[in-house]
Amino acid sequence: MVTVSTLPEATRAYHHGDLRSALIQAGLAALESAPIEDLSLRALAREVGVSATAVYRHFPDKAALLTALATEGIEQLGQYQLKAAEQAGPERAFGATGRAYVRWALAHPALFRLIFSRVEPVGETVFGQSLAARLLQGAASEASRGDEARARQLVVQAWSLVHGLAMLMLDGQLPPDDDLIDRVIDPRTLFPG
Amino acid sequence: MVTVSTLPEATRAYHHGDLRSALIQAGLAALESAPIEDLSLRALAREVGVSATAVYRHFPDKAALLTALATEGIEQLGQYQLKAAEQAGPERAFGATGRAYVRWALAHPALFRLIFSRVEPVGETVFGQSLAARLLQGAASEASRGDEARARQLVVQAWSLVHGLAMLMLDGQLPPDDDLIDRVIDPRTLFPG
DNA sequence: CAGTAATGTTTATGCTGTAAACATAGCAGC
DNA sequence: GCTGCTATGTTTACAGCATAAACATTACTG
Repeated sequence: MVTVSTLPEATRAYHHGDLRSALIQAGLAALESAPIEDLSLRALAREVGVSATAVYRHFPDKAALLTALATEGIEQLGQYQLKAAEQAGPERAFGATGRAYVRWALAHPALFRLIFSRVEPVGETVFGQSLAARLLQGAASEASRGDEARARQLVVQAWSLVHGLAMLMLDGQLPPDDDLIDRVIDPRTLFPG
Repeated sequence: MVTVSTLPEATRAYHHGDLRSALIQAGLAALESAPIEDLSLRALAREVGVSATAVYRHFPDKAALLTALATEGIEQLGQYQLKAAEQAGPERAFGATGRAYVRWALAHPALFRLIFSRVEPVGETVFGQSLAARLLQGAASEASRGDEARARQLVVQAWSLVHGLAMLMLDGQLPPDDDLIDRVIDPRTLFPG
């Protein structure tokens, strides 16, 4: 999808070289330090050194760019969770991926929000296809040996729990406290059945 | 706060009569059928039949109007939860308030989002002072007889669970299914410790 | 009844997303 | 190697937005 060319670095000629991925990079960078509603196409274009409407050669509209950013973000979230799961070992993987979910959200607030602010029909979400989703499925199946119905319930319960915690912390409803994450996502006080 | 005067109905004179509460009513109405980002001050002013900038006589800026709407919304949520708790009886009140939280969110998506999209410092949120918050506190204390630390943990776990479920359903990540709400917020498979 | 404060309006500025018309450059086939 | 098509830029334009400043009207208070 993203074509990387040998970029003619010096002279900013008429053609940019790889505007599409430059815009995505600029977008991700912007979201690290500003909320999603402050992200404008024009500002991004300015950042990259291109006219405001050049964006439309690569994305049909703003929503499409945001979707691209979200897709990039969900990938990073999954990778972060995977690393956490591997470090924790198979026994503690479930809790570890959950805590990683919240920590990643706190580290990338705007991008996390963006991922989950696309209101698309169920089943067509960027999250649905992601590594993060597969990790969740896997851990829940593992935790509820054989009981398929229980596994399905666990997926939704665990996801709701971590997602809610992340959101409440992002929205200033709960202190974004590392210890609090550990206390909330505590396998000993959750999901006995 | 909201002053209701004897309104001179017929002649739309120079002064509106009660523009502040008219704007709030129009705002709440708008949020019933449109997402939060489609709500503009100008549209609201048009709706009420007043110039675009008249809004600024009653609210310093758009954020202030949104805060007023959120305050109204959180009140309605609390009332809805209270009714659900009373109907369920003291034994089942905890689960009932939780399910009511999610159902109210699904019934008023934009307003629910608004309530939790104000990024204010922890402790100054509109939710913190609300009936909804007191109901949650009370139910958690009830459920964990005497154990104050356990009660605090329960508050955050239960809140995260219902908030996450509501958000994931609103964002199209999970089907907004009534049965699913019952399965997720199931006291038998949650919080044993 | 006068004057002031409250609550409107008009006008203006600079931002936004995006449509349309035009310009340039790179590449494919002769 | 020239020709022309296509991809990728730019310029210009428009409507809508939040909001500031100056001005108008009304209501209330002394």
